[in-house]
Amino acid sequence: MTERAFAAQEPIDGDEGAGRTTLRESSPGARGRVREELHQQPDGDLVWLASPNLHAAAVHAGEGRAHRAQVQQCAGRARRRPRRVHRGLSTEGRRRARRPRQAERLQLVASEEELIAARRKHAAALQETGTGAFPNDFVGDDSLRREVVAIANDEARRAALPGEADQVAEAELYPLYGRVIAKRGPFLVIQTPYGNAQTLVRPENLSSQDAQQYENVDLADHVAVRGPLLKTRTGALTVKALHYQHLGKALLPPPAKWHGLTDVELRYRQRYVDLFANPEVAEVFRARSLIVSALRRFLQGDDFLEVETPILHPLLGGATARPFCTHHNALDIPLYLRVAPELYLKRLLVGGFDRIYELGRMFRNEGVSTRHNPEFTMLEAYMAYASWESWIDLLQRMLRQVESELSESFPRFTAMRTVELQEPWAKVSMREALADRIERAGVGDVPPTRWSKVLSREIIFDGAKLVSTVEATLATLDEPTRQALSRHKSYGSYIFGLFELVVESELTKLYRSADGSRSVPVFITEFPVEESPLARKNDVDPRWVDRFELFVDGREIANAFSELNDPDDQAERFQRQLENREHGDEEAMDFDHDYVRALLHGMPPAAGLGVGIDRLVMSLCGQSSIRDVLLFPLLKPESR
RNA sequence: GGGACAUUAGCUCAGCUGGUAGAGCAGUGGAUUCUUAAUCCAUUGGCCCUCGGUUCGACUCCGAGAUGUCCCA
Repeated sequence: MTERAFAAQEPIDGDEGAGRTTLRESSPGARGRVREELHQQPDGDLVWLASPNLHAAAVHAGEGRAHRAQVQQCAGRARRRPRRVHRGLSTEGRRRARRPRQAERLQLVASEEELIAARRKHAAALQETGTGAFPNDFVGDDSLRREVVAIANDEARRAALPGEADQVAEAELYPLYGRVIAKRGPFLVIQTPYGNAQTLVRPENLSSQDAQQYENVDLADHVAVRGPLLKTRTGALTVKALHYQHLGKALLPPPAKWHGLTDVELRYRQRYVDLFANPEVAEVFRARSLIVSALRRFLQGDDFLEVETPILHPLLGGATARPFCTHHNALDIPLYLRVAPELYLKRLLVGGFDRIYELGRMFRNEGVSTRHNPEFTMLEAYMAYASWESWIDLLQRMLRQVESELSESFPRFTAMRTVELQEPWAKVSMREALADRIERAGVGDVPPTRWSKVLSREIIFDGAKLVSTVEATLATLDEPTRQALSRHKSYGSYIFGLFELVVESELTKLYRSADGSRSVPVFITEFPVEESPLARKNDVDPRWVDRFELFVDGREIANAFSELNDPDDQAERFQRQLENREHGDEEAMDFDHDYVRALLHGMPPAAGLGVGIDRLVMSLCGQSSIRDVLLFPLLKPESR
């Protein structure tokens, strides 16, 4: 992998094909491989220099075991792109070669420059009115503005407004301010966080200074008006502007008013435009905020204490995932961005906090997809003197509570939802779900599967039969499927593999609401011990752990289990993780001696819960991509 | 990692079997000033993603790459 990445760096397109920077790795030495980079000297000679990246720094920094482990974790994945070298060009030539790229970075082409020039001209004219293009002497009255927008969107209250002819001289003046999103005849439509409202601006009603400012308004500017509320001929509310004030100039033109911004990439890259150009997008993020605060309210109401634990971790633990690596300069130690807060939160159980939760950002060094972003938000909660089953009830109450609060404030999303939370939820063991799926293959819209020919309920529930059946079938599978299925080569892990392979995607079809119109959430129980290094084994059948995952909308939303508080068992499982790492598992955890010591001091019996907030928001708001619930999803940097 | 699709004016999009680049909105100038995507007249604005190739000639065909979206793993 690493070698291939480097080998691919062959010919580099320097100008005239002459100059190039490339990379090589020295032969493996006592302290691991050192990466080197080919540098061009001022005299034109090329020399190999140690690459100043994290890998090299880490090799330099220490000798410890954990350290080398991190070097292995982190190295080799950072593919360095060689820099372009403008060789054979004069200084002036190099400068010229670079210039167009700078222009492109700002994405300015001639026509856009003209649009900006027009707006700059208006900005300069505003300067002459004495207020300037970017004044900062305006203080809003948000409750009055809110009132105006509320009346504008309330038919009965609108109807009670006077028309222009019936207007009384001493009528109360209302403020309206925000972004101008449309100009229609003498009307400006103003966008506010609560909705839009319009103002009627006639220069003859304004002082000459105000009128002059109005002359220089552009779409997307921020402005304020003040005046009496009127009903227009068509029954709409309008603020008849007696005072007009420019508040802020938009030098870039906004997207087309009718279509908004639809280019998906631009929407994510320039979310600030997306949010004001596409109000339904902004609504998702208001809903997200409500969901998060409703979760907090619920947990606080149930006596959970919100805590904050480190994001910078010296050891990898709490979940099996590839980490992001970083480095602390003063201490000169490597650190990971956390993949889970679990081990810290459970230390707090030892410390005597019986009900705690943390709502925060996790970082996993994995690819991006419609369901994955490298940083995402997770709720983790721990409850002492409780078992995994305690969470089944609590989680249902919590999500139903959140759902009804959301429906109240954002009814639009209720209709967009494909999941029904208020009806009874399904609860099946992983084996049961697999048997269900096999038996219902080809029935209704559950698709047929090749596995229904070789598997049956009887085989699924018989360990020996299942193992021999799967192993007999492995040879007929394609390579990636075979690998995914046979990671641990045991009954439990085959069940897990089959579940992921054939059941997970069908959950929404297998478990439906009473009238069949929506899916219901599904608790999947009985996870194999091999897949759960931190969960407590079942007392009756130690092949399984006391754990469930909740699937909402077919997406894994929550995960809960009875916590392992036997320090010896925990130490053994850490040991097994190290063995997995030896066998190439890049997601395996570190051995956390301090955590074992904490358990040696005695952790109360407890159960923990993790909830993926982004996915929860996706389900509750009917959004199909995680990027639509993240304000700033990770994208490749703009290069042009 | 694999596949499909996309990339043309600031935005939203047309552009046929290869022949010098089009519209709406936005902008500019003017008219109008109770409009609901305001309207009417005139008008400015393009490295057609990049680099190669085929061709007398490429937005169009071929190859490679970049970025993105969706699907699969």
